[in-house]
Amino acid sequence: MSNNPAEEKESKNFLEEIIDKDLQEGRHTSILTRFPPEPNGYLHIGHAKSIHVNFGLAEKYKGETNLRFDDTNPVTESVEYVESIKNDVKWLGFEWKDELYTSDYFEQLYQFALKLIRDGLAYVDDSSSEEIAALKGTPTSPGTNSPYRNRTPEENEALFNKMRSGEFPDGHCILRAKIDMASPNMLMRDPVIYRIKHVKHHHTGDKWCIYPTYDFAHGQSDAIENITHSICTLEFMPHRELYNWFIEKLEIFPSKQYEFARLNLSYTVMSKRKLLQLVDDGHVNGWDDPRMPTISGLRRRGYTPAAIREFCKRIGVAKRENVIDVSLLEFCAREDLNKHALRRMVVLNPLKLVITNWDADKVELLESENNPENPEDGERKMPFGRELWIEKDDFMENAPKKFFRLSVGRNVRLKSAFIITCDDVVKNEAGEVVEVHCTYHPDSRSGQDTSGIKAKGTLHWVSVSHAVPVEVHQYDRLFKVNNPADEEGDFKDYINPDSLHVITNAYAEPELKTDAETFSSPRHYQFMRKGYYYPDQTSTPEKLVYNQTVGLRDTWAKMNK
RNA sequence: UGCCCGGUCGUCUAAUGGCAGGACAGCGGGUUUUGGUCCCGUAUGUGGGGGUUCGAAUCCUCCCCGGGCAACCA
Repeated sequence: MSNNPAEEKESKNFLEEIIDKDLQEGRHTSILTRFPPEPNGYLHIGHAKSIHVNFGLAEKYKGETNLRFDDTNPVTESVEYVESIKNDVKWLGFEWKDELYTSDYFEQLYQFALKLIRDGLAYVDDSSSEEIAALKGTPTSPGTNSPYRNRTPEENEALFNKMRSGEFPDGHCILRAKIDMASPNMLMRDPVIYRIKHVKHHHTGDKWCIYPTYDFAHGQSDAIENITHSICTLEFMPHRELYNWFIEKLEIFPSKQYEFARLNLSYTVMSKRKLLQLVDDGHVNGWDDPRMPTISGLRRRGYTPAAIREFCKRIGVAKRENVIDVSLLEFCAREDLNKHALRRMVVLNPLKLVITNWDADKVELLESENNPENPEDGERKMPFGRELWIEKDDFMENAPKKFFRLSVGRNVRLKSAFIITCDDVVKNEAGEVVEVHCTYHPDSRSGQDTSGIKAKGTLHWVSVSHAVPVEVHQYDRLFKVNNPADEEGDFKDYINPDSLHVITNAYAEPELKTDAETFSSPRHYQFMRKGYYYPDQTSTPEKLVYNQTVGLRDTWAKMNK
């Protein structure tokens, strides 16, 4: 607890201020929000922000949140997406009040349309979409009234009923709201509210052949559910006027729409359309490719719900456009994983090390902590022998002074084992070092070191005769530029060709295989001195495959840039 | 060039007429059997002009810059 009052002053985002005011002034006694995805794609980290805003606000104010599938366009939607969305929201750790579908309100929405028609506020227009577009005007010039604008309510009702009963083919006519063709807001120029689509709907089947548009469905659905705060992204701002118009004319619950800036993340893209292209064109291996900013991709890569939620909390909510540095996401992953990941030793780029004063057939089991951040995780035993694998990077000929690792004549500590001194190397015909020869100091045993020898560096290692071969997938950013959507030309031109690096000949300590055989569900790991890793969904005890979630901070690599 | 929205460290985000603060990134140092973690320190910001005021990031005004708006998408 802080005893400094200044530190306890909590700062609120603009939505919290609105809710505070609404509660204070008695406009509402509790709040109800909704998360309204269209089931036409997988959820991404941008949706996580929206989920966090909607569910988070409700949690904070002891309200609730509905999960509502905004399924007014059956052409692009499917149950597959419905299921993946439910799964992702649950995985992130949020619980919705009701699982709802805009399509559940189709009959009610139809009645709303009828009311508008009878009140002279909607009409059936037989114009083609080209004609409608032509009469719409432009942002700088007013539109022109449709020749069908003055049909009588009776005529309109009869035609609308025929639309519903399937007497017209797709595109034959539409229902429009009758507002103002000269409005400076293009959306108020008699917007289309119902269109004919003879398409089977994933939730309502063949019941309907006319479907409401977003504008005619969203606000009314909010009103039907008594949503107090309908929170959406900035691009819907111009829709607010229309949203309010329908609620006013239909005299229904006055839900209010508020807009915040969507999340953009550096070095990736965040639109479903672009993500779909990456999948369809084979630039990635599906929606859950670990390089994708989708929830399923992040999950497969080893990000945790806690890390993603913390990220959403840290980025805040405001109305200015933003591009969040992906390093913040990575920070949140490391922060969470550091506390929970089991430490294991895995050599990614092996170089053989021989301890010349260790008997060839002698093996000792050395204990090493599973997680120094959490002693309750205990220890495991690692076999130590005469021949070990170490990282190629951990040896250098003619090493500079700042190099704290192995070089002829220098000492290092082998983590949880002994201090060794490098005596000699073996080279191949090309002059490359293929073997490093060292002597170990018996009195430097980990935990009971009486040698007095100083070692500046500590290396991870794996016993050659006990090593388990594993496959490791290393990832880099998917794009070469900070904001691909901002660049000239096709965003796909900026894809990083080296975003995936598959290592097939890495060696792991045997405990990792034991884990795979024992644990009922995958665990998060830190491969010591390398990074955080998570078993890929294709991994089996016979063929172990790990995805790099995020690397450890590496100040040595930074120094060498 | 019509209407709407926005502009605070490199990137986000606070400060709601009263000392421009925090986080990530950066830089420097300490601890360390992970060049990790942890700890300490440090540089960097109110788009510009004018006005109101004892006092302006905050209010007014003009300008500049960025974004959105002409799907039977959401």
